[in-house]
Parts: sequence; structure tokens; C-alpha cells
Amino acid sequence: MPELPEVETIRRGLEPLLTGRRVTGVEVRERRLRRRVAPAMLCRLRGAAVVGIRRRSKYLLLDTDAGLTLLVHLGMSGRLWVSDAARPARPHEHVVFTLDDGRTLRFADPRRFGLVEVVPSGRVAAHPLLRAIGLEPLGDEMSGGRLRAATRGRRKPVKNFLMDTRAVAGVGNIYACEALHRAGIHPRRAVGRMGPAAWDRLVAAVKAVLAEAIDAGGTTLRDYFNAAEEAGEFAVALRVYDREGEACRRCRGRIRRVVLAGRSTFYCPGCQR
DNA sequence: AAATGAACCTGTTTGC
DNA sequence: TGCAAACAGGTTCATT
Repeated sequence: MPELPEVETIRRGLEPLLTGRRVTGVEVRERRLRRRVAPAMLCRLRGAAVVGIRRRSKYLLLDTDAGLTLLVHLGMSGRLWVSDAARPARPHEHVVFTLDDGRTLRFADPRRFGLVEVVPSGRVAAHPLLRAIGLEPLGDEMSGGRLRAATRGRRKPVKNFLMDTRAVAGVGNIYACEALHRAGIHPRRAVGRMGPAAWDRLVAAVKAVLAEAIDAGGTTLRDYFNAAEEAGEFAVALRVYDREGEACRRCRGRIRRVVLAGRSTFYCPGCQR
């Protein structure tokens, strides 16, 4: 489901709802997520107050004054939102935190590819799931020059490179396709064969599409909803993703779908070389 | 070393 | 209509 813009939208929505709130209860209904949930560890959050919420790649990090951080990943179908305690449970609502204001923070995930875990705050950066994550595309650390230097001599298709979280954080299938279309680069282009100008265009396109998607509150195709259970509006702005056979908005050619590394890949043969 | 495919899951859509 | 296959926003492991 969610890529960087969706996770960031949830983060921004949760921040005012959770900051300063104390956890009064923890309920684990399903332990079988991507990693087995340890209820005893989650229960250590009881009594802790949320002091801030960070995002790293597609992970949400909820820091508390107990020196513990709640790590949440939404996988493909996960949701994380705040609602009144009296609201009936959704299907697949696996973890529920009760708050001191009568509301609840709930995690639901039909496919169970997501995860919920408590980590000592000091060890978040060194956590096995976060340690090897690559450059954050928002902010200044990611540049065309840096990506080009990292890929010299490699033949990996550029789309697969963008989606490799060890290289670039937070870019998934939708935004990889969208950024490549904006940059006019074919998804199969070998990273080692891209010149400085192409890398600069690509980095600019990644940053732009992510920023615009965040402004629109993310892309809702089916499952994604923000912290207040509202849909995102970016689906109408997609230029290639899920538009096979439709007209390219730029050249009027037909959008094509191919499979790369097992994932549907949408591009315009006229605009992308 | 690097790239692909399979696996982990359930729900929805598509095609015969 | 009904059933089966294909497919879905992610990540990780095994296999070429």
C-alpha cells in the first residue's frame, strides 16, 4: 500500500493527535505479522507519553518519554489511525493502543506484511531493519552525482535501483514509475549507462513527485487512508501508474505495462528512452 | 556480484 | 453464474 508520501501523510496526521498523549492500554489480537509481535515488549509502553513521530523510509517511529520507540511498518495493506475507543473494530485490527484522551491508536493489516515493534530509542538507528536503508530522497543528501557515483559499472535497471531501499529510501512501485516518466527515462535503462544530466533529471523528478504526492495527501487506490481515515487525492495526478493502454498525457501515446523484477511497470514508450 | 523468482498473506478483480 | 487465476502500494531469502 503505502510508499513514502503515504507514510509521511500518516506521520503528519498522527503528530497533533498523539504528541503529549499517554498510552493507557495495549492490546495485541494477532501476533503473526511480518515479524512475530512480542506483547510483553509492546506493553512496556503503558504509562509512556508520545514525544514525537519520525519517519525513516516507510517506517514510522513513535518516540516516547519512556526511552522506548514504537516502530511501525504498514507493508502492503496496513493502516494506522486514531479513532474513538467506542468505535467498533475493523477486520484485521491486530494491535490497539488506548490513549489517555479516550481515543485509540489502531493498527490493521489484512495481509500481515507489516510490523509493530518496540525498540529502545537509543538503538533505533542501529536496528537491523533500519541500519541498511539508503538515502532519504527529501532533503539534501540525495543528489544525481551521488547516485551516479554509486552505480558506475552496474547494469541494474534504473527502476529496480530506485525501488531498492538499500539505495533510496521510501520509493515504491507507484512513485518509481511516475518519477521515471517525468524524467523521460526508460525503466529498463541500466544505471551504469546514465549520464550526469539524466541522473539530475531523475533526482529532481523523484523529489518533485514525492513532494506533490505529500501535498495531495498520498495516493489512494484501494487500501490507503491517513491517520484520520481519509483518502489521498494523488491518484488523479498519476501519469503512468495503473494506466496501461491509456493515452500519455504528454505525447498521447499508449502507456505500456511490462513486468520488471516481478512488479508491474508502467511507462510511455514515446516519452521514455 | 548481481539479478530474478519465490515466499510471506488476504482480498478483489479478471477471465474463461 | 461460478470458479479459478491473476493481481495488489513491500520486504527478504534462495537460486541462477
